[in-house]
Amino acid sequence: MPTSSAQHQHRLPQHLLRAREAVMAYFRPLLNSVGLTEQQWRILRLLDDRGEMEAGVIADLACILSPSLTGILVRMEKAGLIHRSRDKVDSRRLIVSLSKEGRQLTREVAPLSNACYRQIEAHFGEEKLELLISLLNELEQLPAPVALSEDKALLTEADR
Amino acid sequence: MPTSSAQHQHRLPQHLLRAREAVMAYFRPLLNSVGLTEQQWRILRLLDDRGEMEAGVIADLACILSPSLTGILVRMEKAGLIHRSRDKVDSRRLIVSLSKEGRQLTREVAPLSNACYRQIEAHFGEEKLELLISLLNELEQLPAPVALSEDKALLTEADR
DNA sequence: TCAATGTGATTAATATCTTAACATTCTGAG
DNA sequence: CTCAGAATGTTAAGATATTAATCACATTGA
Repeated sequence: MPTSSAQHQHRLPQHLLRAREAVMAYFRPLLNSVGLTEQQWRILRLLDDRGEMEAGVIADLACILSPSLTGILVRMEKAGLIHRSRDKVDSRRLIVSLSKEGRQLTREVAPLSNACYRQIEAHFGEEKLELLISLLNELEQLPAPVALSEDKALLTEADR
Repeated sequence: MPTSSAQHQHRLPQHLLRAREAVMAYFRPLLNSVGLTEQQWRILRLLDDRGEMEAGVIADLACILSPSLTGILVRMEKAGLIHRSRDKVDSRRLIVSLSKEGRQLTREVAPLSNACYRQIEAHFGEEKLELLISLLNELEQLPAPVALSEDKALLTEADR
């Protein structure tokens, strides 16, 4: 019989995943109804908020790895939501900007998205939500982990 | 210029995503080193903790949609980690159980996984982590959202 | 008993994730 | 100037996510 006390703590990634599922359930119907994926919506908001930007920056801010981003941006351009162009100075860099249609769609959907958020806020409580977000913010700042092979002496007796 | 105060709050899904990324960075190297995916590891732990169970239960607990689960379980069986069989009484149900090799691997990896968790705990603080997890737990309990079409009057002036 | 309905899993099609390998383009030391 | 190494995207290949449709079996009710 496993040591259930130790097991309990082990669910941080799971909890983050499940919490995100619960939240996304509020947004998904809206995004589906306008034919956007989660990732596309994240990118649209970024571009509307901050203006045109490089692909690499989008990848960082939207938490999308570049191999995924490549395809996503191609499809978004094909759908008429964005424009893609190369930086004149450094042609490695890909500049992404919102198209007129993309901007219009974003501004149509944003208030509906906000309304979804308000529902969550109403259920969960405004203060608690702020507390949660600030904790998440801190968690995001975790230092990069030490390489596994470099330190195998991390095992505690309690872990065994 | 967008109303940045409203925008800020809108990042709950983003924060959950980024926080999860930060955390998974600690576990990924370990899982890669033993050739397991995140999903496979979640399933192994479930089975080791609770014993054999139906596919549907796994889907719920591990946050994996059944179409994905079908393939994952096939691959895990092919890898010799689990056994799949049909319920004698109700042959619609798929019973999944840990194989000897699967159990052994799970118990080899678990302490290493625990060690990763301790690192996170050490950086973030034990109390804060517990607080965070309890908040996440609550968030997971959010009621299912009201259907979009049924109530379009959710829009607040502030959202526009 | 049988048709209607419901449930659990799978298939299909498309999108995204993940790791590794490449291709280009820049940059800087020599 | 130039060539090795770094930075930025892209391809490739396999695994998972997502939605819709379907299959097989169960259950219910007339």
